[in-house]
Amino acid sequence: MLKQPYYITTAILYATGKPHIGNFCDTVAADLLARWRRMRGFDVKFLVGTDEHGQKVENLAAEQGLSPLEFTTGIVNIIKDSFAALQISYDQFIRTTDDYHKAAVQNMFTQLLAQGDIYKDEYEGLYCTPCESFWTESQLAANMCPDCNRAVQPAKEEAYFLRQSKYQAWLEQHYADHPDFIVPKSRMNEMLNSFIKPGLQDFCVSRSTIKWGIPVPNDPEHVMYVWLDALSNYATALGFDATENSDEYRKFWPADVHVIGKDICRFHVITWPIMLHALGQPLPKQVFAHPWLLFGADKMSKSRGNMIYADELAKLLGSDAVRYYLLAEMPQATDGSITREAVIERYNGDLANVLGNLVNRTLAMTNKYFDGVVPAMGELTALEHELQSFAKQTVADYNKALEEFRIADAMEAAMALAKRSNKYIDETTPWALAKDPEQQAYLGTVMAHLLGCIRVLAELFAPAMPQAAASICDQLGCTLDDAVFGVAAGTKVTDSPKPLFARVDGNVLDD
RNA sequence: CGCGGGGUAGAGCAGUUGGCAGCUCGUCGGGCUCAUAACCCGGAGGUCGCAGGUUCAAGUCCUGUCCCCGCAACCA
Repeated sequence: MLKQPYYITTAILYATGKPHIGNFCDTVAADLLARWRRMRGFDVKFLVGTDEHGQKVENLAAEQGLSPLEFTTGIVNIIKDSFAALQISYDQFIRTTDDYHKAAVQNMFTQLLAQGDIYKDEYEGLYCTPCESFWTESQLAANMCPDCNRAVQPAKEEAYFLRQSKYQAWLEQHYADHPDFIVPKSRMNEMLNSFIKPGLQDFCVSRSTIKWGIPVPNDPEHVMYVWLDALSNYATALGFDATENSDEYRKFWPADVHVIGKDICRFHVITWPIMLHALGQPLPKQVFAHPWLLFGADKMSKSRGNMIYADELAKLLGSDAVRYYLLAEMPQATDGSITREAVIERYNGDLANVLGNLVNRTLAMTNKYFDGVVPAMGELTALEHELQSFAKQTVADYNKALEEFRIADAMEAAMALAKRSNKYIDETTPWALAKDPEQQAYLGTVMAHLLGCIRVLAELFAPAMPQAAASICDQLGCTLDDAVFGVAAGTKVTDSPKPLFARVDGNVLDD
Protein backbone atom coordinates (compact mmCIF):
# COMPACT_ATOMS: atom_id res chain seq x y z
CA MET A 1 0.00 0.00 0.00
CA LEU A 2 1.28 3.45 -0.86
CA LYS A 3 2.07 5.50 2.21
CA GLN A 4 0.46 8.87 2.49
CA PRO A 5 3.00 11.69 2.20
CA TYR A 6 3.29 14.15 5.06
CA TYR A 7 5.44 17.25 4.71
CA ILE A 8 6.29 19.26 7.81
CA THR A 9 8.64 22.22 8.07
CA THR A 10 10.09 24.46 10.77
CA ALA A 11 10.97 28.12 10.54
CA ILE A 12 14.55 28.33 9.34
CA LEU A 13 16.84 29.71 12.03
CA TYR A 14 18.59 33.02 11.44
CA ALA A 15 22.29 32.17 11.46
CA THR A 16 23.63 34.98 13.61
CA GLY A 17 24.67 33.08 16.71
CA LYS A 18 24.02 30.09 18.86
CA PRO A 19 20.27 29.69 19.31
CA HIS A 20 18.90 29.53 22.85
CA ILE A 21 16.49 26.88 24.00
CA GLY A 22 13.45 28.94 23.05
CA ASN A 23 14.57 28.89 19.44
CA PHE A 24 14.16 25.14 19.40
CA CYS A 25 10.48 25.11 20.23
CA ASP A 26 9.70 24.83 16.52
CA THR A 27 12.10 22.06 15.95
CA VAL A 28 11.18 19.93 18.93
CA ALA A 29 7.46 20.35 18.30
CA ALA A 30 7.87 19.51 14.63
CA ASP A 31 10.07 16.55 15.50
CA LEU A 32 7.39 15.19 17.79
CA LEU A 33 4.79 15.55 15.05
CA ALA A 34 7.08 14.02 12.44
CA ARG A 35 7.83 10.99 14.61
CA TRP A 36 4.19 10.61 15.51
CA ARG A 37 3.18 10.63 11.85
CA ARG A 38 5.89 8.16 10.94
CA MET A 39 4.61 5.80 13.61
CA ARG A 40 1.17 6.12 12.13
CA GLY A 41 2.39 5.03 8.73
CA PHE A 42 2.89 8.30 6.91
CA ASP A 43 5.72 8.87 4.47
CA VAL A 44 7.14 11.87 6.31
CA LYS A 45 9.47 14.54 5.07
CA PHE A 46 10.70 16.84 7.83
CA LEU A 47 12.56 19.97 6.75
CA VAL A 48 14.76 22.25 8.85
CA GLY A 49 17.28 24.89 7.85
CA THR A 50 18.94 28.25 8.21
CA ASP A 51 18.38 31.74 6.90
CA GLU A 52 21.81 33.15 6.16
CA HIS A 53 21.44 36.47 4.38
CA GLY A 54 21.04 40.05 5.51
CA GLN A 55 22.80 43.00 7.02
CA LYS A 56 23.27 41.49 10.44
CA VAL A 57 25.13 38.47 9.08
CA GLU A 58 27.26 40.73 6.92
CA ASN A 59 28.23 42.84 9.92
CA LEU A 60 28.93 39.96 12.27
CA ALA A 61 31.08 38.23 9.69
CA ALA A 62 33.06 41.42 9.08
CA GLU A 63 33.64 41.83 12.82
CA GLN A 64 35.21 38.40 12.92
CA GLY A 65 37.17 38.89 9.72
CA LEU A 66 35.24 36.15 7.96
CA SER A 67 33.29 36.04 4.75
CA PRO A 68 29.55 35.88 5.37
CA LEU A 69 29.44 32.30 4.15
CA GLU A 70 32.34 31.24 6.38
CA PHE A 71 30.58 32.87 9.28
CA THR A 72 27.19 31.22 8.68
CA THR A 73 28.80 27.86 8.03
CA GLY A 74 30.22 28.03 11.54
CA ILE A 75 26.76 28.78 12.91
CA VAL A 76 25.22 26.01 10.85
CA ASN A 77 27.59 23.54 12.47
CA ILE A 78 26.63 24.78 15.91
CA ILE A 79 22.97 24.43 15.05
CA LYS A 80 23.45 20.93 13.69
CA ASP A 81 25.21 19.95 16.91
CA SER A 82 22.26 21.23 18.90
CA PHE A 83 19.86 19.32 16.66
CA ALA A 84 21.88 16.17 17.29
CA ALA A 85 21.87 16.85 21.03
CA LEU A 86 18.08 17.09 20.87
CA GLN A 87 17.63 14.01 18.68
CA ILE A 88 15.94 15.96 15.91
CA SER A 89 15.01 13.50 13.18
CA TYR A 90 15.04 15.87 10.24
CA ASP A 91 15.21 14.59 6.67
CA GLN A 92 16.71 17.63 5.04
CA PHE A 93 18.64 20.71 6.14
CA ILE A 94 18.29 23.61 3.73
CA ARG A 95 20.54 26.67 3.77
CA THR A 96 19.39 29.80 1.97
CA THR A 97 22.93 30.04 0.64
CA ASP A 98 22.56 26.72 -1.19
CA ASP A 99 22.94 27.23 -4.93
CA TYR A 100 19.74 25.42 -5.88
CA HIS A 101 17.79 27.62 -3.51
CA LYS A 102 19.26 30.86 -4.80
CA ALA A 103 18.64 29.91 -8.42
CA ALA A 104 15.07 28.86 -7.69
CA VAL A 105 14.26 32.07 -5.82
CA GLN A 106 15.61 34.10 -8.71
CA ASN A 107 13.33 32.18 -11.04
CA MET A 108 10.37 32.88 -8.81
CA PHE A 109 11.27 36.56 -8.72
CA THR A 110 11.60 36.70 -12.47
CA GLN A 111 8.23 35.12 -13.04
CA LEU A 112 6.46 37.32 -10.50
CA LEU A 113 8.07 40.38 -12.07
CA ALA A 114 7.11 39.29 -15.59
CA GLN A 115 3.48 38.87 -14.66
CA GLY A 116 3.33 42.15 -12.79
CA ASP A 117 2.99 40.76 -9.27
CA ILE A 118 6.32 42.37 -8.46
CA TYR A 119 6.97 45.93 -9.60
CA LYS A 120 9.67 48.52 -9.15
CA ASP A 121 8.90 51.70 -7.23
CA GLU A 122 10.37 53.98 -4.60
CA TYR A 123 10.73 53.15 -0.96
CA GLU A 124 10.46 56.10 1.39
CA GLY A 125 11.68 56.02 4.94
CA LEU A 126 14.03 57.37 7.53
CA TYR A 127 17.63 56.74 6.61
CA CYS A 128 20.80 56.68 8.66
CA THR A 129 23.64 57.47 6.29
CA PRO A 130 26.57 56.13 8.34
CA CYS A 131 24.75 52.86 8.99
CA GLU A 132 23.29 52.67 5.49
CA SER A 133 20.01 51.55 6.99
CA PHE A 134 16.37 52.51 6.79
CA TRP A 135 14.40 52.56 10.03
CA THR A 136 10.73 52.80 10.84
CA GLU A 137 9.51 55.36 13.29
CA SER A 138 8.78 52.70 15.85
CA GLN A 139 12.33 51.42 15.64
CA LEU A 140 13.96 54.75 16.41
CA ALA A 141 15.43 55.36 19.83
CA ALA A 142 14.54 58.90 20.87
CA ASN A 143 14.28 59.84 17.21
CA MET A 144 17.84 58.68 16.61
CA CYS A 145 19.27 55.70 14.79
CA PRO A 146 19.01 52.75 17.20
CA ASP A 147 22.42 51.49 16.05
CA CYS A 148 24.65 54.55 16.16
CA ASN A 149 22.38 57.04 17.92
CA ARG A 150 22.81 59.66 15.22
CA ALA A 151 20.16 61.63 13.39
CA VAL A 152 18.18 60.07 10.59
CA GLN A 153 16.66 61.85 7.63
CA PRO A 154 13.86 61.12 5.19
CA ALA A 155 15.16 59.41 2.09
CA LYS A 156 14.02 57.46 -0.91
CA GLU A 157 15.44 54.54 -2.77
CA GLU A 158 14.36 52.34 -5.60
CA ALA A 159 12.92 49.03 -4.51
CA TYR A 160 10.77 46.17 -5.68
CA PHE A 161 7.35 45.51 -4.22
CA LEU A 162 5.10 42.48 -4.08
CA ARG A 163 1.60 43.46 -5.12
CA GLN A 164 -0.19 42.07 -2.08
CA SER A 165 -3.02 44.55 -2.33
CA LYS A 166 -4.30 42.80 -5.43
CA TYR A 167 -4.95 39.60 -3.46
CA GLN A 168 -6.74 40.96 -0.44
CA ALA A 169 -10.19 39.68 -1.34
CA TRP A 170 -8.82 36.35 -2.43
CA LEU A 171 -6.93 35.93 0.85
CA GLU A 172 -9.94 36.79 2.95
CA GLN A 173 -11.94 34.22 1.03
CA HIS A 174 -9.25 31.63 1.58
CA TYR A 175 -9.37 32.23 5.33
CA ALA A 176 -13.14 31.95 5.27
CA ASP A 177 -13.00 28.70 3.33
CA HIS A 178 -10.24 27.21 5.49
CA PRO A 179 -10.97 28.06 9.10
CA ASP A 180 -8.21 25.72 10.26
CA PHE A 181 -5.56 27.34 8.06
CA ILE A 182 -4.04 29.17 11.01
CA VAL A 183 -3.61 27.46 14.37
CA PRO A 184 -4.45 28.76 16.89
CA LYS A 185 -7.55 30.36 15.47
CA SER A 186 -7.12 33.59 17.41
CA ARG A 187 -4.18 34.48 15.18
CA MET A 188 -6.41 34.49 12.15
CA ASN A 189 -8.53 37.22 13.66
CA GLU A 190 -5.41 39.13 14.60
CA MET A 191 -4.20 39.00 11.02
CA LEU A 192 -7.56 39.97 9.59
CA ASN A 193 -7.98 42.90 11.95
CA SER A 194 -4.42 44.18 11.95
CA PHE A 195 -3.36 43.76 8.37
CA ILE A 196 -5.98 42.57 5.98
CA LYS A 197 -9.24 44.37 6.65
CA PRO A 198 -7.59 47.80 7.03
CA GLY A 199 -6.30 47.30 3.50
CA LEU A 200 -3.47 45.01 2.55
CA GLN A 201 -0.36 46.96 1.60
CA ASP A 202 2.20 46.01 -0.99
CA PHE A 203 5.34 44.55 0.48
CA CYS A 204 8.90 45.67 -0.18
CA VAL A 205 10.92 42.65 -1.29
CA SER A 206 14.32 44.12 -2.16
CA ARG A 207 17.11 46.19 -0.66
CA SER A 208 19.83 48.20 -2.31
CA THR A 209 21.65 49.00 0.94
CA ILE A 210 22.48 45.37 1.61
CA LYS A 211 25.07 43.42 -0.33
CA TRP A 212 24.73 40.00 1.26
CA GLY A 213 21.66 38.52 -0.29
CA ILE A 214 20.34 36.81 -3.37
CA PRO A 215 20.84 39.23 -6.27
CA VAL A 216 17.75 40.46 -8.06
CA PRO A 217 18.01 39.11 -11.62
CA ASN A 218 19.19 41.70 -14.13
CA ASP A 219 19.42 44.48 -11.57
CA PRO A 220 22.74 44.23 -9.74
CA GLU A 221 22.00 47.18 -7.43
CA HIS A 222 19.38 45.14 -5.59
CA VAL A 223 19.32 42.02 -3.48
CA MET A 224 16.22 40.28 -2.30
CA TYR A 225 14.85 41.18 1.06
CA VAL A 226 14.64 38.45 3.63
CA TRP A 227 11.08 37.23 3.32
CA LEU A 228 10.99 36.39 -0.35
CA ASP A 229 14.22 34.50 0.11
CA ALA A 230 13.36 32.80 3.41
CA LEU A 231 9.76 31.78 2.83
CA SER A 232 10.59 30.14 -0.47
CA ASN A 233 12.75 27.54 1.25
CA TYR A 234 9.75 25.36 1.97
CA ALA A 235 9.21 24.85 -1.75
CA THR A 236 12.73 25.10 -3.11
CA ALA A 237 13.83 22.36 -0.70
CA LEU A 238 11.62 20.02 -2.71
CA GLY A 239 13.05 21.17 -6.00
CA PHE A 240 10.43 23.76 -6.87
CA ASP A 241 11.88 26.48 -9.07
CA ALA A 242 8.82 28.14 -10.61
CA THR A 243 9.40 26.63 -14.02
CA GLU A 244 9.89 22.91 -13.83
CA ASN A 245 8.69 21.11 -10.77
CA SER A 246 10.50 18.07 -9.41
CA ASP A 247 9.04 14.68 -8.57
CA GLU A 248 9.61 15.39 -4.91
CA TYR A 249 7.71 18.64 -5.15
CA ARG A 250 4.81 16.90 -6.82
CA LYS A 251 4.85 14.26 -4.10
CA PHE A 252 5.06 16.47 -1.01
CA TRP A 253 3.59 19.82 -1.95
CA PRO A 254 1.46 21.39 -0.58
CA ALA A 255 3.04 21.13 2.87
CA ASP A 256 0.82 19.67 5.55
CA VAL A 257 2.02 22.17 8.12
CA HIS A 258 4.55 24.93 8.64
CA VAL A 259 5.56 25.06 12.30
CA ILE A 260 6.63 28.59 13.19
CA GLY A 261 6.83 31.04 16.09
CA LYS A 262 4.01 33.48 16.60
CA ASP A 263 6.27 36.42 15.74
CA ILE A 264 6.52 35.52 12.08
CA CYS A 265 2.94 34.41 11.63
CA ARG A 266 2.09 37.37 9.49
CA PHE A 267 4.57 36.55 6.75
CA HIS A 268 3.52 32.93 6.64
CA VAL A 269 -0.18 33.55 6.38
CA ILE A 270 -0.18 36.62 4.16
CA THR A 271 2.97 37.06 2.09
CA TRP A 272 3.72 33.40 1.51
CA PRO A 273 0.20 32.38 0.43
CA ILE A 274 0.11 35.35 -1.94
CA MET A 275 3.44 34.43 -3.47
CA LEU A 276 2.33 30.86 -4.00
CA HIS A 277 -1.04 31.81 -5.36
CA ALA A 278 0.50 34.29 -7.77
CA LEU A 279 2.74 31.51 -9.00
CA GLY A 280 -0.25 29.25 -9.48
CA GLN A 281 0.73 26.89 -6.68
CA PRO A 282 -1.44 25.35 -3.97
CA LEU A 283 -1.15 26.66 -0.43
CA PRO A 284 0.15 24.84 2.65
CA LYS A 285 -2.70 23.16 4.47
CA GLN A 286 -1.94 24.62 7.87
CA VAL A 287 0.33 27.05 9.66
CA PHE A 288 0.91 26.33 13.34
CA ALA A 289 2.12 29.49 15.05
CA HIS A 290 3.26 28.29 18.45
CA PRO A 291 3.68 30.57 21.45
CA TRP A 292 6.92 31.71 23.02
CA LEU A 293 8.97 30.09 25.70
CA LEU A 294 9.65 32.81 28.22
CA PHE A 295 12.34 32.79 30.85
CA GLY A 296 10.16 33.08 33.91
CA ALA A 297 8.04 36.03 32.85
CA ASP A 298 10.64 37.66 30.60
CA LYS A 299 11.69 37.22 27.05
CA MET A 300 14.88 35.25 26.75
CA SER A 301 17.67 37.35 25.32
CA LYS A 302 21.39 37.87 25.43
CA SER A 303 21.07 41.36 26.79
CA ARG A 304 19.02 40.15 29.73
CA GLY A 305 21.59 37.48 30.43
CA ASN A 306 18.96 34.82 30.94
CA MET A 307 19.85 32.49 28.13
CA ILE A 308 19.43 28.78 28.58
CA TYR A 309 20.98 26.54 25.96
CA ALA A 310 19.36 23.30 24.92
CA ASP A 311 22.51 21.28 24.46
CA GLU A 312 23.88 22.23 27.87
CA LEU A 313 20.64 21.25 29.54
CA ALA A 314 20.59 18.00 27.57
CA LYS A 315 24.08 17.18 28.78
CA LEU A 316 22.89 17.39 32.38
CA LEU A 317 19.46 15.79 32.15
CA GLY A 318 19.41 13.99 28.82
CA SER A 319 17.75 15.01 25.58
CA ASP A 320 14.46 13.34 26.47
CA ALA A 321 14.11 15.50 29.55
CA VAL A 322 14.69 18.68 27.57
CA ARG A 323 12.30 17.61 24.85
CA TYR A 324 9.64 16.67 27.38
CA TYR A 325 9.99 19.98 29.17
CA LEU A 326 9.58 21.99 25.98
CA LEU A 327 6.62 19.93 24.84
CA ALA A 328 4.87 19.86 28.17
CA GLU A 329 5.27 23.61 28.56
CA MET A 330 3.97 24.36 25.10
CA PRO A 331 0.30 25.11 25.35
CA GLN A 332 -1.53 25.81 22.16
CA ALA A 333 -2.29 29.46 22.70
CA THR A 334 -0.45 31.09 25.55
CA ASP A 335 3.25 31.46 26.22
CA GLY A 336 5.13 28.82 28.13
CA SER A 337 7.90 29.52 30.57
CA ILE A 338 11.18 28.01 31.63
CA THR A 339 13.18 28.37 34.80
CA ARG A 340 15.80 26.08 36.23
CA GLU A 341 13.51 25.26 39.15
CA ALA A 342 10.66 24.39 36.82
CA VAL A 343 12.86 22.10 34.76
CA ILE A 344 13.94 20.20 37.87
CA GLU A 345 10.40 20.06 39.15
CA ARG A 346 9.05 18.55 35.96
CA TYR A 347 11.95 16.20 35.65
CA ASN A 348 11.64 14.81 39.15
CA GLY A 349 7.88 15.09 39.35
CA ASP A 350 6.80 13.67 36.01
CA LEU A 351 9.69 11.72 34.60
CA ALA A 352 11.43 10.24 37.65
CA ASN A 353 8.61 9.84 40.17
CA VAL A 354 5.66 9.07 37.95
CA LEU A 355 6.87 7.45 34.75
CA GLY A 356 10.32 6.14 35.63
CA ASN A 357 9.29 4.81 39.00
CA LEU A 358 6.23 3.10 37.56
CA VAL A 359 8.37 1.19 35.10
CA ASN A 360 10.94 0.38 37.70
CA ARG A 361 8.59 -0.93 40.37
CA THR A 362 6.62 -2.95 37.83
CA LEU A 363 9.72 -4.62 36.47
CA ALA A 364 10.95 -5.31 39.98
CA MET A 365 7.68 -7.03 40.85
CA THR A 366 7.65 -9.01 37.64
CA ASN A 367 11.03 -10.36 38.61
CA LYS A 368 10.14 -10.95 42.22
CA TYR A 369 6.82 -12.67 41.66
CA PHE A 370 7.23 -14.29 38.26
CA ASP A 371 10.98 -14.64 37.76
CA GLY A 372 10.83 -11.95 35.11
CA VAL A 373 8.46 -13.87 32.86
CA VAL A 374 5.35 -11.98 31.77
CA PRO A 375 2.36 -13.86 33.21
CA ALA A 376 -0.83 -14.62 31.31
CA MET A 377 -4.00 -12.68 32.00
CA GLY A 378 -6.71 -14.41 33.95
CA GLU A 379 -10.18 -13.21 34.80
CA LEU A 380 -10.69 -9.47 34.94
CA THR A 381 -12.31 -7.56 37.77
CA ALA A 382 -13.98 -4.19 37.49
CA LEU A 383 -10.60 -2.59 38.17
CA GLU A 384 -9.03 -4.08 35.06
CA HIS A 385 -11.97 -3.12 32.89
CA GLU A 386 -11.72 0.40 34.15
CA LEU A 387 -7.96 0.53 33.66
CA GLN A 388 -8.27 -0.74 30.12
CA SER A 389 -10.89 1.79 29.20
CA PHE A 390 -8.82 4.53 30.78
CA ALA A 391 -5.87 3.49 28.62
CA LYS A 392 -8.05 3.41 25.54
CA GLN A 393 -9.46 6.84 26.29
CA THR A 394 -5.95 8.17 26.89
CA VAL A 395 -4.81 7.05 23.47
CA ALA A 396 -7.83 8.70 21.88
CA ASP A 397 -7.32 11.95 23.79
CA TYR A 398 -3.64 11.98 22.96
CA ASN A 399 -4.21 11.50 19.26
CA LYS A 400 -6.91 14.10 19.12
CA ALA A 401 -4.71 16.59 20.92
CA LEU A 402 -1.88 16.09 18.46
CA GLU A 403 -4.22 16.37 15.50
CA GLU A 404 -5.08 19.82 16.84
CA PHE A 405 -1.50 20.76 17.79
CA ARG A 406 -2.37 20.80 21.49
CA ILE A 407 0.98 19.33 22.32
CA ALA A 408 1.08 19.99 26.05
CA ASP A 409 -2.38 18.46 26.34
CA ALA A 410 -1.13 15.32 24.63
CA MET A 411 1.76 15.05 27.08
CA GLU A 412 -0.56 15.58 29.99
CA ALA A 413 -2.93 12.91 28.77
CA ALA A 414 -0.11 10.39 28.46
CA MET A 415 1.27 11.25 31.87
CA ALA A 416 -2.18 10.79 33.35
CA LEU A 417 -2.10 7.15 32.29
CA ALA A 418 1.16 6.69 34.18
CA LYS A 419 -0.47 8.22 37.24
CA ARG A 420 -3.50 6.01 36.85
CA SER A 421 -1.22 2.98 36.64
CA ASN A 422 0.57 3.91 39.84
CA LYS A 423 -2.79 4.18 41.51
CA TYR A 424 -3.78 0.77 40.19
CA ILE A 425 -0.82 -0.73 42.03
CA ASP A 426 -2.12 0.64 45.30
CA GLU A 427 -5.63 -0.52 44.48
CA THR A 428 -4.52 -4.09 43.85
CA THR A 429 -1.60 -4.35 46.29
CA PRO A 430 0.38 -7.03 44.42
CA TRP A 431 2.63 -7.59 47.45
CA ALA A 432 -0.42 -8.75 49.39
CA LEU A 433 -1.65 -10.94 46.53
CA ALA A 434 1.77 -12.54 46.38
CA LYS A 435 1.38 -13.88 49.90
CA ASP A 436 -1.85 -15.68 49.05
CA PRO A 437 -1.38 -18.79 46.89
CA GLU A 438 -5.01 -18.58 45.78
CA GLN A 439 -4.40 -15.15 44.29
CA GLN A 440 -1.60 -16.20 41.96
CA ALA A 441 -3.78 -16.01 38.87
CA TYR A 442 -5.07 -12.56 39.72
CA LEU A 443 -1.56 -11.40 40.57
CA GLY A 444 -0.62 -12.42 37.04
CA THR A 445 -3.53 -10.48 35.65
CA VAL A 446 -2.47 -7.41 37.59
CA MET A 447 1.12 -7.58 36.43
CA ALA A 448 0.07 -8.19 32.85
CA HIS A 449 -2.09 -5.09 33.01
CA LEU A 450 0.69 -2.99 34.40
CA LEU A 451 3.07 -4.16 31.73
CA GLY A 452 0.37 -3.50 29.17
CA CYS A 453 -0.08 0.07 30.32
CA ILE A 454 3.64 0.62 30.29
CA ARG A 455 3.80 -0.57 26.72
CA VAL A 456 1.09 1.89 25.80
CA LEU A 457 3.08 4.58 27.57
CA ALA A 458 6.17 3.68 25.58
CA GLU A 459 4.13 4.10 22.44
CA LEU A 460 2.64 7.41 23.50
CA PHE A 461 5.95 8.85 24.63
CA ALA A 462 8.00 7.50 21.76
CA PRO A 463 7.61 10.64 19.61
CA ALA A 464 8.46 12.93 22.52
CA MET A 465 11.11 10.84 24.26
CA PRO A 466 12.56 8.35 21.81
CA GLN A 467 15.35 7.20 24.09
CA ALA A 468 13.11 6.50 27.06
CA ALA A 469 10.63 4.67 24.85
CA ALA A 470 13.41 2.54 23.42
CA SER A 471 14.70 1.78 26.89
CA ILE A 472 11.24 0.74 28.07
CA CYS A 473 10.82 -1.60 25.11
CA ASP A 474 14.25 -2.97 25.66
CA GLN A 475 13.60 -3.69 29.32
CA LEU A 476 10.18 -5.15 28.58
CA GLY A 477 11.52 -7.33 25.81
CA CYS A 478 8.96 -6.02 23.34
CA THR A 479 8.81 -3.71 20.36
CA LEU A 480 6.27 -1.12 19.36
CA ASP A 481 5.45 -2.93 16.14
CA ASP A 482 3.40 -5.82 17.47
CA ALA A 483 -0.02 -4.29 17.74
CA VAL A 484 -1.33 -5.95 20.87
CA PHE A 485 -2.33 -4.56 24.23
CA GLY A 486 0.30 -5.58 26.68
CA VAL A 487 3.35 -7.67 26.43
CA ALA A 488 3.01 -11.25 25.21
CA ALA A 489 2.80 -13.79 28.02
CA GLY A 490 6.04 -15.71 28.36
CA THR A 491 8.20 -12.75 27.39
CA LYS A 492 11.26 -12.42 29.60
CA VAL A 493 11.75 -8.91 30.93
CA THR A 494 15.08 -7.60 32.08
CA ASP A 495 16.32 -8.99 35.40
CA SER A 496 18.17 -5.79 36.19
CA PRO A 497 15.81 -2.84 35.75
CA LYS A 498 17.55 0.48 35.20
CA PRO A 499 15.87 3.72 36.25
CA LEU A 500 14.75 5.63 33.16
CA PHE A 501 15.27 8.98 34.85
CA ALA A 502 17.38 9.18 37.97
CA ARG A 503 16.15 11.79 40.38
CA VAL A 504 18.35 14.86 40.52
CA ASP A 505 19.22 17.37 43.21
CA GLY A 506 17.64 20.77 43.03
CA ASN A 507 21.00 22.43 42.53
CA VAL A 508 22.28 20.30 39.66
CA LEU A 509 21.70 23.17 37.25
CA ASP A 510 23.29 25.86 39.37
CA ASP A 511 26.54 27.04 37.96
C1' C B 1 -7.00 56.31 20.20
C1' G B 2 -7.61 51.27 17.60
C1' C B 3 -7.56 45.69 17.47
C1' G B 4 -6.69 41.13 20.16
C1' G B 5 -5.84 38.07 24.67
C1' G B 6 -6.14 37.84 29.78
C1' G B 7 -7.58 38.72 35.30
C1' U B 8 -10.39 31.53 39.01
C1' A B 9 -6.93 28.36 46.05
C1' G B 10 0.31 30.27 47.92
C1' A B 11 2.32 29.45 42.46
C1' G B 12 1.02 27.81 37.41
C1' C B 13 -3.36 26.78 34.86
C1' A B 14 -8.63 23.87 33.11
C1' G B 15 -13.31 25.21 33.15
C1' U B 16 -18.03 22.81 25.54
C1' U B 17 -24.07 24.54 24.78
C1' G B 18 -25.44 28.88 32.16
C1' G B 19 -27.09 23.91 36.72
C1' C B 20 -23.60 21.72 43.46
C1' A B 21 -15.89 25.42 41.49
C1' G B 22 -11.57 21.53 39.14
C1' C B 23 -6.15 20.03 37.75
C1' U B 24 -0.69 20.14 38.62
C1' C B 25 2.93 21.82 42.16
C1' G B 26 3.37 23.48 47.17
C1' U B 27 1.32 22.84 52.21
C1' C B 28 -0.86 19.81 56.47
C1' G B 29 -2.34 14.86 58.08
C1' G B 30 -2.77 9.61 57.10
C1' G B 31 -1.68 4.85 54.48
C1' C B 32 1.49 1.39 52.12
C1' U B 33 6.27 -0.96 51.49
C1' C B 34 6.64 -3.48 45.04
C1' A B 35 9.63 1.07 43.76
C1' U B 36 14.09 6.17 42.16
C1' A B 37 13.26 9.27 50.47
C1' A B 38 9.22 7.07 45.62
C1' C B 39 3.77 5.68 45.32
C1' C B 40 -1.60 5.97 47.19
C1' C B 41 -5.55 8.40 50.23
C1' G B 42 -7.58 12.55 52.85
C1' G B 43 -7.69 17.81 54.80
C1' A B 44 -6.91 23.05 54.67
C1' G B 45 -7.00 26.98 51.28
C1' G B 46 -11.08 30.63 46.29
C1' U B 47 -17.14 36.21 47.90
C1' C B 48 -14.04 32.91 40.04
C1' G B 49 -10.63 41.66 39.08
C1' C B 50 -14.77 45.29 40.56
C1' A B 51 -20.00 47.15 40.04
C1' G B 52 -24.61 46.42 38.08
C1' G B 53 -28.21 43.49 34.96
C1' U B 54 -30.85 39.01 32.65
C1' U B 55 -32.38 34.13 34.97
C1' C B 56 -35.47 29.49 39.20
C1' A B 57 -29.96 29.24 38.51
C1' A B 58 -23.82 32.90 36.00
C1' G B 59 -16.83 31.78 36.51
C1' U B 60 -20.00 30.71 32.24
C1' C B 61 -24.74 35.57 28.94
C1' C B 62 -25.39 41.38 28.78
C1' U B 63 -23.71 46.50 30.33
C1' G B 64 -20.23 49.52 32.68
C1' U B 65 -15.47 49.94 35.11
C1' C B 66 -10.24 48.97 36.84
C1' C B 67 -5.66 46.43 35.96
C1' C B 68 -2.05 43.29 33.03
C1' C B 69 -0.02 41.54 28.34
C1' G B 70 0.50 41.33 23.04
C1' C B 71 -0.19 43.55 17.96
C1' A B 72 -0.35 48.13 15.47
C1' A B 73 2.04 47.94 7.66
C1' C B 74 7.21 46.84 5.32
C1' C B 75 10.12 45.72 12.58
C1' A B 76 17.37 40.21 10.40
